[in-house]
Amino acid sequence: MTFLPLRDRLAAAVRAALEAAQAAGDLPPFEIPAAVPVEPARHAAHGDYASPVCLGLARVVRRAPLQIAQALISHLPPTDFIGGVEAVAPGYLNFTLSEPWLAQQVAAILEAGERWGNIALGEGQRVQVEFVSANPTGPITIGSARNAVIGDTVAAVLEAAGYQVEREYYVNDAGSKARKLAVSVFNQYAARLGAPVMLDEETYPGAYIGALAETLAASAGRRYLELEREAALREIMRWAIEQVLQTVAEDLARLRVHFDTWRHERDFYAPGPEGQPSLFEQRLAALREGGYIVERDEALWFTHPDLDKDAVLIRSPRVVPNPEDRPTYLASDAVYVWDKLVLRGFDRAIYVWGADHHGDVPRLLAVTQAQGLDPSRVNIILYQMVTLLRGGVEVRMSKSSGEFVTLRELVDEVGPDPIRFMMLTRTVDVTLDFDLDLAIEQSDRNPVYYVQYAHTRIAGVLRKATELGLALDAPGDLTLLTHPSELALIRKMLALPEIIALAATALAPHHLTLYATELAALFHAFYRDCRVVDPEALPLTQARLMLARAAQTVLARVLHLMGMAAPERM
RNA sequence: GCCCCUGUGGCUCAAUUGGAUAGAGCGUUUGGUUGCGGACCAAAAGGUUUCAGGUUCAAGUCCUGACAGGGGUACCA
Repeated sequence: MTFLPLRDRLAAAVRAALEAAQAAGDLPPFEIPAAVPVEPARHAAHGDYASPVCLGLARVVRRAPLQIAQALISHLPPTDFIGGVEAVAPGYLNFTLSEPWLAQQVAAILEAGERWGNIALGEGQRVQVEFVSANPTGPITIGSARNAVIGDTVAAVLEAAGYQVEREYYVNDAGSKARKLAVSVFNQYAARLGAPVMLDEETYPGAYIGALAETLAASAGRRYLELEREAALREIMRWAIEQVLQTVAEDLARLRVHFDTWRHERDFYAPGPEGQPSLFEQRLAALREGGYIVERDEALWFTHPDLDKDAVLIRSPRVVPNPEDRPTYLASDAVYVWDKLVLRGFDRAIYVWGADHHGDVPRLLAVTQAQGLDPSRVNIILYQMVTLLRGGVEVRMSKSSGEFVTLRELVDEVGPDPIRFMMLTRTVDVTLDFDLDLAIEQSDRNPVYYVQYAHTRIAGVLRKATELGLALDAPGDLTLLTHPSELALIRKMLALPEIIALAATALAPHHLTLYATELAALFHAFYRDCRVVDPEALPLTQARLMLARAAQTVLARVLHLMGMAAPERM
C-alpha cells in the first residue's frame, strides 16, 4: 500500500489545468514543463500549498503571470481534496485543502497504520546501502556511530519510498591495517608465551588486543610460534578479524543497526573456481583493455581523464611484500563497484563515507565509468565529522593511539535513542557536536524526549479512555473534527509521504527529526486546546480518540524510521 | 598551493533544493493547569543570512572573487 504525496497530486491537477486551458484556447500552445512546481506554503495566509509555475511561464506564454494563474483556476479539474484556490500577485496559485476532506483522512491514516507514509517512488528498484565498513581492527567508535545511524536511516527511508534495500558492511580485510592487527595480536600472544616479538612493524596499543591475545594463547597454545611466520600471521589475521567483527556486530546491534550482508575485500583476490583468475585480475584486465592502466616504476596505475592527478596507484610491489595479496584500496573499489552493480545487479549503490574520504570520490566515479557503468548509479553520502563533548570540553579520539570512546560505552551510557536522534538532527554537511551531558540529561533541554513524550502522552490519554470504559476502536463521526488545532495536526500527519519523498530523493535523513518535532508540537497544541476524553460529549470524544490514535500511529512510524523506540510510558 | 564542507538572532541549527513576510530549539524576560502525564503550552525581545560583485521576474540557496573556521591532499585505508 503506497500513497501519493499531496504535492504530487496538486502538481498533477495543475498540469491538467494547463492542458485543459490550452485545449480550450485560453492559453496559447507551449511546452508544459516536465516538473510542475508545487510546494508547501510558508505562511498560513498563503493556504496549504502554492505553485509558482505561472511566474516561470510568463515569458513563454507572453502574458502576465497573474493572468495565467487566473486562466488556470477555471480549468482546474474537480478534486475532493482541494478546498479553495486563489491566484495571487505576482502570480502564485495558492491552494487550501478541504477541511471536511482533511477530517476524513484520519480514517485513512488509521487504516494504513504503520504503512502510512509509504510511497512508490523507488518502483521496486534494488538499492544497496553500504555503511559503517570501519576497518575491523578494533571496536566501533563514536565516529562510526554517525555513519551507522545515517546509513541505517537512509536505508529505512528508501524502503518506505518503495525501494528494495540491502544493508551491507564492507570488511576491509585485505590491506595493511588487517596485517597490523595480526602483528599486534601476534606480539602480545608471543609475549605471553615468553617468545620474541616482531619489533619492526607497527602495532595497535588498545586493550582489546591483549584480550584477543589471551584468548588465542589459551586456545592455540604455542601452535603459531611453531608455524612459519607469514603463515601464522595469515591465520591469526583471519581469526582476529572474525573476533572483531563479532563484537562490531554486537555493538551495532545495541544501536539497533543490523546488516543483511558482510562483504569481504579478501574475496576479490581469491582465485576463481577451476583456476580462473580472481575478480581483481578480471577487472584489471578489463581496465587494461580500456586503456586505463599504465605501468610505471614496476607498479600499475589507473589513469582517467576525469582525475586531477595523472594516475592513481592500483598495485605495487613496494606497498607490501606480497602484491598479489595486497593491492591498494582503489583496486578493491574497482572490483567492488562492479560486484555491486553487475555481479549482484543492484540498480543503485549508496556509499556512506566520512568527509575525510572526499578525495576518493572522483576516483571511485572514474573507475566506475571506466568499466562502462553509469556513475549516476553510485551515490556517495559524505558526512562531516563528529566531535564528542563532555563537560563542554572536546574529547579527543584516535584509534591508532588507542584513545577513543567506543560505541558500546556510549550506548551503555546514554542508550540508543538519544544517539540516533542526535546523530540525525543536522544535515550531513555540518560537523556535529555530540554533547554527552545533554544526551544523558532527561529534561526539557533534551530534544530527544520531546517527541517520545508526545507518543507517551497519547498512550496516557488512551489508557484514561479505556479506564472510563470507552472503546478505542469504535467508529466516530470525523466531521466533528473542525477545531484549528485538530486540522493543523491532521495537515502535518498528511505531510509524511512527501517528507519521505524528500528524504529519499535528497538522501537527507535529517528531515525526519525535524518532521517528528513539528508533529509532536502540533499534538501538544491539540492536547492543550481540545480535551479528548469528555464523558459529557461522547461523539466528539470518539472522533478525537480516532485522531489521537492516528497521531500516535504517525509518531510511531517516524520514530521507527529513525530506529527509535515509541514508548507507552517514560 | 590545490580539492571538499561550513559561515543564517547571544548559542546550536532548519529553510522541501531558485519562490511571497528567513523558521525552530536552547538561553533571556513575562505568563499559563482548582480538569486526559507540566518531560507540556503561550507571549516578548533578538536578523542587512560574513563581505563585494554578477545571473534571474525572483537569491540564504546558483556563478565569480575575497575573508574566516574545519577536513583532505601517502606506493595508508
